[in-house]
Amino acid sequence: MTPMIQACVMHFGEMGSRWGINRTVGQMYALLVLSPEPLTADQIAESLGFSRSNVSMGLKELQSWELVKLQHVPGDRKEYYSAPAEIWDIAKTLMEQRRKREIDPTLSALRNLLMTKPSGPEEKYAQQRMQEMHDLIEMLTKWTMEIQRLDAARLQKLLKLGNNLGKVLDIKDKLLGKS
Amino acid sequence: MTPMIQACVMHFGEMGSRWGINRTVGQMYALLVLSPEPLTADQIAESLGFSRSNVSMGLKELQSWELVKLQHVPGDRKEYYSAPAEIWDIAKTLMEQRRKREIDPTLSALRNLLMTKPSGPEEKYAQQRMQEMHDLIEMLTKWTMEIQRLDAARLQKLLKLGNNLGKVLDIKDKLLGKS
DNA sequence: CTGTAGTTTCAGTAACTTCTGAAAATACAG
DNA sequence: CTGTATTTTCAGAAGTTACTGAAACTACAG
Repeated sequence: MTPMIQACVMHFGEMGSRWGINRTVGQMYALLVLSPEPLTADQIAESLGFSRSNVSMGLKELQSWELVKLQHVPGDRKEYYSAPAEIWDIAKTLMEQRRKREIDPTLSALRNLLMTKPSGPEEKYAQQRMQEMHDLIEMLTKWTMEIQRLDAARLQKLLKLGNNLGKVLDIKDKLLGKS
Repeated sequence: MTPMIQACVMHFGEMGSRWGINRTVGQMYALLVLSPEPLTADQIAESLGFSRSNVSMGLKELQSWELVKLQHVPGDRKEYYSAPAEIWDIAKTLMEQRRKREIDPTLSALRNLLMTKPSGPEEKYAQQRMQEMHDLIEMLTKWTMEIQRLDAARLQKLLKLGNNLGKVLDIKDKLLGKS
């Protein structure tokens, strides 16, 4: 592993551990993303200096997030792993999985709590707050779902638009002004 | 603490721990958000059954995230803590702090790595991927910064717009079509 | 069916994080 | 300044998560 790749792998390991993601899983995934060729579990273990079993567990985790593809090379018994070719596809999968695991349960918990009748002014106030949280989370979620619908090509256009992003939102503002 | 509030507090404790946030800190903050009145550290410790020192550390953490306000009641030596009155303000602070702590360092790490000359085809490929990551993260960050600029009243309008969100994005699409 | 290359599982240990109680520090009333 | 109410710090205990090596399992070539 070259120093440049190493540096990137280490950074994403660190960052991963600030999220819920295990540091070593973060490193493994960065390695896969930066590698032009699929890698075997042994190659990953070797490159990163982890035990073979740790890599096996990490890959299982990544598979449960649907972030890696498993492929077999004909005439070779080993299993090869790779990340999607499009970074945008990776980001979409991450958003979707996080939504499933964190946002959806929270929204449904909030909805449940909002169904029950408040026992007094204390709960009434709490319910108001819960309602605000629910509505906000729901709205932000809808936004990200809309963004997720864009394919890589569309996104490319948005990227090039760059700083003119403000203009898009100004137009949106005008629309809102009317309503 | 009523059962409804308890349930919500517990849920956010769980959810917090899936993010990088300490479970007990998550619970403390949920309690503060749901409470109409500011609370003292002792009240929090009492309600949640944590040690006083644990609460002290948790509040320090929350202060470092700028998520709580500290206030003094005249004629009372105790310190009272409260969450912002607007949920949207809380969300904006969260977004901003996460950006500072996670996104900005990643962007600058990627920029650094993109400055260095690739040592071979392996690094050349890796740099392509890093460039894609960088551009994508930068774009998504810009979007969230634009959204953050909205004040609570503006957001209220967006909330009411609800499912018509699609229309806003359709208009954006037309704009993109021209470019 | 047997042997071998490869993968997964899992119990135990290492490493890390959280939480506590005791002590120190702070702040202020009298 | 003294005493008391309050908050903070911190060393270590308790709890949790990550990692490993050994063993079990799987798949397949011969």
